[in-house]
Amino acid sequence: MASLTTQLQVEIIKALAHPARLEIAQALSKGERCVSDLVELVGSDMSTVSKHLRLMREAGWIDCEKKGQQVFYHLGCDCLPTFLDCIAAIGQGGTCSDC
Amino acid sequence: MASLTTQLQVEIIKALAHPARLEIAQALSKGERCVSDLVELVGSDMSTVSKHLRLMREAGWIDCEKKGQQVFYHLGCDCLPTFLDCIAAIGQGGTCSDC
DNA sequence: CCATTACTTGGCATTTTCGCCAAGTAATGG
DNA sequence: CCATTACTTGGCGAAAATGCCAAGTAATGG
Repeated sequence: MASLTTQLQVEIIKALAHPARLEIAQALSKGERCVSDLVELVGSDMSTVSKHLRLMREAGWIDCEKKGQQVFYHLGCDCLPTFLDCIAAIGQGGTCSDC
Repeated sequence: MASLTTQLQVEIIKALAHPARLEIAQALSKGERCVSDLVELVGSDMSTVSKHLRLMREAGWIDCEKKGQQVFYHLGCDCLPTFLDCIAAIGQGGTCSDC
C-alpha cells in the first residue's frame, strides 16, 4: 500500500524524529552552526552527529557550506521553524496557533 | 542533553514517521474511519494497525469513540492536515506555502 | 612535506521498532 | 447463554536505527 510518495514523506519526518536531530533543528533555526558546535550541543561522538546531519541534509531540512576546514550547516527549508513551533505547542498540550 | 520536553516532542513526531501511520493520518484528515477501514487501507494485520493507532492516540494526534462494536478514530489535533500538506509540499521539492 | 584540525565514512555490536500469531475483552444477534 | 464480529493486548522473532571506534579525506599552518 505505502506508495513511494508516502515513503519519501516518511523519510522527511523521520529526519526530525530523534532527540539529537530535533535539537540540531532547533539550534539551526537560530542561525548557522559548524559541526563542532553541534557536537557540543548534543553530546555525542562527532561521527554520530555527522551521520545525523547527513540524514537531515538528504531529507532537505538543512544544507551545508564548507568554510576553510569547518563545515557550517544552516536551514534548507523555511518551514522548519514554524514546524518546530507547532510541535512544541502540541507538546505543551496547547493548540497550535501558527499552523 | 536531550530534555524531557525534547523527548516528548520526538515521540509526537515519531507517531507520524511510519508509512502506515502517515497513511492513517492522511485518511483521518478526510473524516473519521473505523479500525477495519484502516486495516484495509494499510494492508496489515488488525493487531498491527491497532498498535499504530494507540501510538498516534498517545501522541495526541487522534482520538477515538466506540459506536456499537466498532471504534471510530478521528483527528485530535487541528494542525494535522496543515502539517501533512506541508510535508507533502516539501516531498515534492517545492516550498511549503502554508507554513 | 608533515602534523594538526575538522570532518566523513565503514564496520559492527546494541537497542528499538515492527508485524504476525495467539489469546483476551466487549458489544450484538439469535 | 452462545456464537460472531470488532477490536486490543501479550509475546516473540525479524528488521531497522543508533552510536561508538577506527580509519579515511580535505584544508591549514609551520
